[in-house]
Amino acid sequence: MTTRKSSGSTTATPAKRQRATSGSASERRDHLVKLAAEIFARKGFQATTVREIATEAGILSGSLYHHFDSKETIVDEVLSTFLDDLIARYRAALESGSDPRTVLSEMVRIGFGTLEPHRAAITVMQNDWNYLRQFERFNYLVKAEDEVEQMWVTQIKAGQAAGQFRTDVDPKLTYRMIRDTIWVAVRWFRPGGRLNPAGLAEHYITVLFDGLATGERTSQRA
Amino acid sequence: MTTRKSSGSTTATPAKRQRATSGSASERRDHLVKLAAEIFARKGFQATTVREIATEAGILSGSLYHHFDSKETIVDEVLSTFLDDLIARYRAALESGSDPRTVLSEMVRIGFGTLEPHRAAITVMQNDWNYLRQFERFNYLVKAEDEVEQMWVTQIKAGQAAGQFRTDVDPKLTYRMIRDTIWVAVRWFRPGGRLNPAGLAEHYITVLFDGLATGERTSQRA
DNA sequence: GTCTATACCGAGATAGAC
DNA sequence: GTCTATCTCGGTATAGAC
Repeated sequence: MTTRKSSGSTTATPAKRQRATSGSASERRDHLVKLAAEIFARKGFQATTVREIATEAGILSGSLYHHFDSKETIVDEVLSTFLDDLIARYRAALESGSDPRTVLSEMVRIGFGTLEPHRAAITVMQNDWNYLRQFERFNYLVKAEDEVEQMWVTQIKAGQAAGQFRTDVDPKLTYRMIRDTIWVAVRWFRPGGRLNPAGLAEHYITVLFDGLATGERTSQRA
Repeated sequence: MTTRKSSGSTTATPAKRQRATSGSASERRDHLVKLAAEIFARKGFQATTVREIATEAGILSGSLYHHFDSKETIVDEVLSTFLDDLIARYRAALESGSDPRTVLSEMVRIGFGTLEPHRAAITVMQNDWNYLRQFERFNYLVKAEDEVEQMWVTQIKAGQAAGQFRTDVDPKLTYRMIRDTIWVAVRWFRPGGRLNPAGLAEHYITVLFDGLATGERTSQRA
């Protein structure tokens, strides 16, 4: 049994513990996780059977349990891999020390930028979050969410204090709307489509900061 | 067997056929649908068992099948009830003959306005759409989605033609982002919270049309 | 590391009495 | 309109041979 179990850690998400144990065994495991992620994204976590995952991997369902001790463990790895990467990127953006508007733009770009490499994980998170959060082992999802929220809200407030952003909007509410707009895009975003992630990001940044209306501001309430 | 089956119709969604057949039998059925909707929203469609629905209704699972011929039929009724109402409201807004910006604002208000009365249905649609769309019987979901998209995109294009909206944004993409922002709000929206649906709508309309930035436009690309 | 075989359970649904 | 009883299926997971 090569199975790695979920456990606490000092970072925001618990997974990828023992990831240092590389080699071909680890690559095999990673391959299975990626494969499963695609099926989870396509059919939903609960509708995906371990038999299905095994079949697509060219083995039988019993053999999957040599690598993972449960279906939950697989999806756990899918989600935590994504969150680890996302949070690391956000931290880097925050450490640039740029002004709030610049940092916020960069965070928007980071978000849309994950659509391609983490499409499956984001889809699973969007569709199955509500179900998975019921289980203790996925408590870290909420923790990671809180940490990310703090990063965004802090920047929005800083931008308001610096006079870059209008002060008649609610920081937390604004963050939620930005967040939702980015991640939900995974539902219709298709790699190779009319717009790439970078194009989506610039489009959204334009509307977010300057608005859809032409000409003068209709309500400069600030 | 009082069960009503799904069938085609001239409107966008098929359900609520025979809804005229009112009386206490129909009320009982409606009550069961509303009850089921809440559980679907809380636990997800697949994770909800017919036993659970029956228990919360104070009956046994076998008795449920006197009212519905399958679990799918129940969720079908949940979703089509919502879509029928939504599309009817949109149509009314379009028929007002107002300018695009006014109509679009009204459509945003309509969207947020459904959060409270249709919270459960919207939650189910957000979380289980991907799963349900696999089945033929839910093809009408996609049809309804297309009809709604047409309504929005037409208004956005009209606004651009009239000079109300900037022309350097993509109408379809802009629609998707607006749509996503509205519906995903059910994930965190709680009736009785800090902001009511009307407040959310006005907040969003402000940012959507005028942007988050203060002062002059940074990029008036149009 | 994969296979065969199977245990075990809980799901949706049905039949017929009341 | 509800209950009792039960069928059937397909899911996750396990044990041990190879």
